[in-house]
This record gives sequence, structure tokens and C-alpha cells, in this order.
Amino acid sequence: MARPRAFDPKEALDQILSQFWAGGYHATSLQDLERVTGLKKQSLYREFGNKDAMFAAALGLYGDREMAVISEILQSQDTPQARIRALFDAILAPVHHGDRRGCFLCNTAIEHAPDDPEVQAYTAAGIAATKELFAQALSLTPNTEAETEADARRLTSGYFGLRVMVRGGVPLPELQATAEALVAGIKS
Amino acid sequence: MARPRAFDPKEALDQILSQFWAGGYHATSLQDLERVTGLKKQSLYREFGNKDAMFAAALGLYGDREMAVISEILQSQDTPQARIRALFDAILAPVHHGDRRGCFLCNTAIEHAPDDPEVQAYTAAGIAATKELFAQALSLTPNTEAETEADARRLTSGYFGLRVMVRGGVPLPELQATAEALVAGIKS
DNA sequence: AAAGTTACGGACAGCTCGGTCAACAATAAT
DNA sequence: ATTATTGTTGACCGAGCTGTCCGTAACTTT
Repeated sequence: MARPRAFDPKEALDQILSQFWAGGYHATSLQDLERVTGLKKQSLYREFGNKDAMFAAALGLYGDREMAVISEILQSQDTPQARIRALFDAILAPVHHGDRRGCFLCNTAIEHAPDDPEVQAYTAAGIAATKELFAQALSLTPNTEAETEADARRLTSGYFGLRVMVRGGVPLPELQATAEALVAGIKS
Repeated sequence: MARPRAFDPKEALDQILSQFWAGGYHATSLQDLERVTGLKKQSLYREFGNKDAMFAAALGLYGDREMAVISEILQSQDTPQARIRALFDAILAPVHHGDRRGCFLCNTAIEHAPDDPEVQAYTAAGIAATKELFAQALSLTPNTEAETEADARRLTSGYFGLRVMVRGGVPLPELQATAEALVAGIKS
């Protein structure tokens, strides 16, 4: 029996994620978060706690979502090469429209992980989970498990490196060539 | 005919670099820079201009130095595999001592490049230059140029990905396994 | 309709930020 | 020794930061 919320917390978190994703932790102020959500500071604090908690919630949302997206893309194709190529196409697609935000997990690993042990644990786990998705996508090959693991590790490091290159301003053709080389490097 | 400087600008820039490297651009305050250099704000401003200029100078110093170091390591071995292995050993060596600052160029590409076109141009050029160093290190193989290019691209993305993993808190054994997989992936 | 409960919104506290100013100290040339 | 020039220093500025407080508005239940 009380006044109901006038906003949707999920939508707000989505907008918070978008802002942290583009701007990172330190360069994002509460004013920015007020602007993108259309909410007042007090509403944000009551809903989420503080800035750190807002960031953690956004990171969690991203992680869940991204893992699901990657998993889906990888499963949408039949051969390992096609799977990996589809994934790289997907992560380069935004660059065509000038979106160079890259990967929020990767950005966080660089920018904010060293500041906060909990964030660092999350990023380390996220990277490990990404490797597992790659290994899973490669698992239908007749290779030994060790070979598959090595391929998964190469692809994981290549994946995050590609994300760095996107945010670092490397031209699109170069990014595409790198993605293609990574696909070609799979020991099918 | 004036009072001489009481500090060494090169040494100061070195300390500034160290601070920006560890903390990034946004999380580093002028107080931090005063602390690590032992200088007062005014001396820093007169010597370097402003915070952006201090960062640019530090980034330039790092770029020159890092390229020279990488080049030297790559040339210190005879085979491509040995060269790349030596490089990865070198970038993982600090992790043994708990130093997970990673690569300043990579950190900057993620954290600060989107904020500033000049910085972004610098990081893109730095990444391209890194690729060239890899291509050069591989050039003594009897492969076609296209194959060498592809190997260089895979190694470049793997290199930066590995740097992300270092800062993101991935355990050392996993980092070493990734480095070894990257070496094993070279199409000798 | 009254009471109780919750959300909203503006003001502000306390602090740190990047950057500037002007007084002071130290050196070199005259 | 005087003067001119430059480095050093601490105080200071306005702006922006995270986070809090509290009065008011809106809604539900009785």
C-alpha cells in the first residue's frame, strides 16, 4: 500500500549498463546516469545502493547476456570455422555503424579490475567462461582434447585482442583480416 | 641566467608514466602525480602543460620504449617460435612478482582512446606497429607473405588478448598455457 | 475521507578535481 | 651589490564529484 515506482528498474539498469559500457567506470558520473535513465539521484541510490553497486549490477547483466548471445551464435552453425566466423562477424557488426564500445567485460578487465578484487574475480571468471564456450564450440572436431584446449586458448586471447583493437581505433578492414586469420588458424 | 631546475624532467616523466600505467588516465589525479614525482603541481604544469599533455608525453615514452624492447627480444632468438616464446615469457615475467599492470598501450586503447581522437590515432598506430614487429620476426620462414601476415595478425590479437587477461586477473598457469598455445599455433 | 506508506525532487554537505595566481627563493649577468 | 630572470611554493578558484537529508507528492488500504 504505497506509491508505485514510476520507472522500470530493468530498463534503468539497461541504460546504466549502456553508459558504463561506453564510458567506463571512472569517466561515468552520477549525472551521466541520471541523464541516461531520466531518474534522479535519489531514485538511483534507493534502487541500487551506490555507484559501485550500480556498476556491479550492470556488469552482471552484461555477463549473463553476453554469454547467452555468444553461446547462441556459436551453436547456430555446424562447423567450428563457421561458428567462430559467425561470432567474429557479430562482434564486428557494430563497428560498421561506428559503434566501437567493444566488450564491456574486456573494458572492465582493463579499466576497473585492478581497483576492486571482486570486479577482478568477476572478469577472470568471465574470461574463463568465454574460453569454455570456445572449447565447447570446437568440441565436435575429432581432435584430441589437448588440441581443442589449445585452439580454444588461441581463440580466447584472439577474441579479447580483437576487442582491444576495436576500441583502440584499428580500421575495419584490418579487424576483418584479423578475424579471418583467426578462423583460418583453427586446427580443424 | 636564471635559477636552474631542481629536478630531472626525464625522471619525472618516468614516474608519471609509471603512475598512468598503473592507474590509467581518469583514476590518476594530479595529487597522485605530485606524490610520485615529489614535485608541486605548478612545476608539473610549467614543465609539461596540462594533464592531457603529461599523459601524451608518458604514452609517447612508453611507445618508444616498448617497441624497442619488443624488437630487441624478438631479434634475440633464431627461430620464430623461440622469438615469440621469449616475448611472451618477457610479458609474463612481471606477473610472477604480482605486477599485473599489463600493457600501457593496450590499457590506453581501452580506457582513454575513445575519449580523445589523438590518443586513438596513437593506439591504432601502436597496434599496427606491433603487428609489423611480429611480421618481421616471422619473416625468416619460407612461408608465403600472406601466410606470414596471417600469423602476424593472429599473434598480434593473441598478444593483446593476453595482456587483457593479465590485467583481468586470470591465474598465471592459465596465462602460460595460453602463451604456449599461441607459440604452438605458429604455422612454421 | 483519513491514515499510512512509499517515491520523487531539490538542496546541500563535504570533498577532490584540474588549473591559476602571486609571493618568495635562488641563480646568472651586469 | 644590484638587477633581471627563472624555479619553487602554498594558497586559492570554480566546478564537479559521490552521497545524504528532508519536505512534498502520489498511491493503497482501511
